[in-house]
Amino acid sequence: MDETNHRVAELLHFMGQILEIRGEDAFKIRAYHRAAEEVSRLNRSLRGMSIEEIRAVSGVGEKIAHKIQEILATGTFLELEEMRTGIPPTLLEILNLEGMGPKTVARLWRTMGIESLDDLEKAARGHRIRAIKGFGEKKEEDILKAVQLYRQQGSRMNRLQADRVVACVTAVLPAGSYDVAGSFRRGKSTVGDIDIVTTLPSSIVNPRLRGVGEEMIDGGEKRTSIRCQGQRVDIRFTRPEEYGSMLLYLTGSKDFNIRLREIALSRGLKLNEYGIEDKKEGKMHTFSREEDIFSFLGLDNIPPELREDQGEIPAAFRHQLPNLIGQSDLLGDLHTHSSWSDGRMSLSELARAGETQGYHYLLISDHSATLGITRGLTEERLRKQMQEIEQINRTSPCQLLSGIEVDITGDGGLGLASSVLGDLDLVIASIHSGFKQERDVITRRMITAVANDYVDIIGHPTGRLLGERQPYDLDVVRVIEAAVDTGTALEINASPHRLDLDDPQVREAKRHGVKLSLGTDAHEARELSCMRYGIMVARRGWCEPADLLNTLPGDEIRK
DNA sequence: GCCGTTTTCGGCCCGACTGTTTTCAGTCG
Repeated sequence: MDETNHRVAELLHFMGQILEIRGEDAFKIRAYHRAAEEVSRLNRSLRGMSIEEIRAVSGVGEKIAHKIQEILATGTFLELEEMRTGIPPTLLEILNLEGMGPKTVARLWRTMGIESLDDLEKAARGHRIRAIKGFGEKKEEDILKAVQLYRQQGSRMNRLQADRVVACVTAVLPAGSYDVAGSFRRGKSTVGDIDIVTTLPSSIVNPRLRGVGEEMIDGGEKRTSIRCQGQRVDIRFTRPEEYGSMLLYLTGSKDFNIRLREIALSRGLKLNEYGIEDKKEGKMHTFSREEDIFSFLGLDNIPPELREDQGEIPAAFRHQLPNLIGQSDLLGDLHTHSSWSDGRMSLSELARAGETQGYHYLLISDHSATLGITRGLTEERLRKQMQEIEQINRTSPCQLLSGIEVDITGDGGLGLASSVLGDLDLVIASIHSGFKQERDVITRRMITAVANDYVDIIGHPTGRLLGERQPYDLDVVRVIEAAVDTGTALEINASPHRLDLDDPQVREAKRHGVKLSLGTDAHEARELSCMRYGIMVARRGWCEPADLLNTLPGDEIRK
C-alpha cells in the first residue's frame, strides 16, 4: 500500500481506539474505523488529491477529510493529539487480547492503573483483578490465557495452512453435511480463522470436536469454537431449511452483511442468519439456498469472492455482475519451471502433467543465469531447451511454449540478450534482487522492463512472500499505467506463498484494461494444482475470461 | 462522524455466548 495512505489509515484507526477507551459515541468510533478501512483500500495515493477528491472516498465526510489534509501537511491532526494526552500508549495494545474490549481496558486502567500488557499479567497472576466488582476468578484465567496466546500468535494463515486446518476439522464431519464459509470461501489470499456451517446437530458434532485440536473455546448449542493447529475455528449449527441464511451470514464479509441488512431494513425487512422477517406482516421467510435470498431481495446471485461491499451490490441490482473466470476457462498455465533450472520435472514430465490438468499448453519459464539462481539458463542452454521442446511438441497433446523467467537487473535491463529473447514464444521478466530500492527507483526500474519490447509478462510484480517478506516499495498504479501503454501483461502468481498481484491490484489492472496472466510458478507436479488459488484472486479482482491471457488458444498466444 | 429511491436530521446490522449476575453488559463475529 501507498505509504501515505498507510499512515493516514493508521492514525484514523488510532483515533477510533482512543475514542473507544474514552467511551465516546459508538457510531463516531465506527465512522473513524470505517474511514480508515476505506483509505487503506484505496488504490490511489491521497497525496496530491484535492479536498473534493478526498471527500469522495466513501466513509470520508467533511470533518475527516479535513483531518486527512491535516495529516498530509503535518503528519498528525490536532484533535488526535489532544485526545491522546493522558492515555498511555501501551494501553491500546491490551485491546488486541481476545476478550478484552475498550470497556474492560478502561476500567482496569482507571481502577487499578493497569497501563500495559505486563501490568495486566502481573495483576492477574497476583489475583488482584478479582477484587474489582464484575470481575472474577475466571476472568483472571482468561486474561492469562489471552496474554500467552497473543505473545505466541502468528499472523494470518496462507491458503495451504488454511487447507490443513480445514482438513483436520472436517475429518469428523460427513461429506455433504457442511460448507466452509468466511474469508476461506470468499477466496482471500490469507485467512484469519475458519468458519464452518453444518446441518448436523451440536449434540453430535461437539463430542467429536473435543478430540480435534487443542482447545474448546466455547461449545454452545448454536455455535462452537475450537482451536486447531493454533487457529480459531467457528462452527455454526443450522436447520436445513435455514441453511442458505446461515451460509450467507457466515460467509460475510462483515461490511457486506451490514450493507445487505441495511438494504433489507430500508424495505421493512429484517435480515439475519435465520431468514428474512417481514416486519409489517410479522412473517418469517426461510431459505435453504443463498440464491433464493438474493432473488428475494431483487439481486442477482453474488459469488462469494465479490462479497466485500466494493460495488458488487449495486452491480447485482443492475444485473451487471461480471461473468467471473473459472477453472474451465483456462487453457494453460503460464509459469512453470523444469529441471533445466530449479524445478523437479523434466520437460516431458511437465508435458504429461499439463495433459493431466486438461491444459492445451504450458509455458516453460525457467530462470535466466544472471544471478546466482540455481542452474539458471545461459543463452546456449536455452537454445538447447527450445530444441527439446520442439521435439516433445510433435507428440504431446499438451503443447509446451518456450519461454524464460528472465531477471530484471538493477537498472531495469534484462539478464539475457535480445537475440535469444526474440526467438521465444513468451518472456516473463521478474525482479529477484535489489528488493530494497527506493520507491521511485524500483518503480522506474520496473517500468523500464515493462517498456522492453521483448517482455510479455511481468512475473510476481510486487515480490511479496506471505508471512515472510513485504512487497517491494512499488508504485503499482504507475506500473499498471505503463503496462496499458505497452500492452504488457501482469502476472497473478498462483503460488499460495505469493498470490501476487493480489486482488485489489488485479481489479485496478482490469479497470485500466491491462491483461493478466495466471501462472503457478510450479517447480513440481503437484504445484500445478495451485492454479485454484490464482483463480480465487482473479475472481476477487472481478476478472472475466477475456481479461486473462490463459483463455487464448496456444497459437494466438504465440502471435 | 457519515449519509440519504423513507431522511440534511435521525438514524446507524444482528445475534451468540460468557461471566458474574438476578437481568445484563461486554465482547465477538
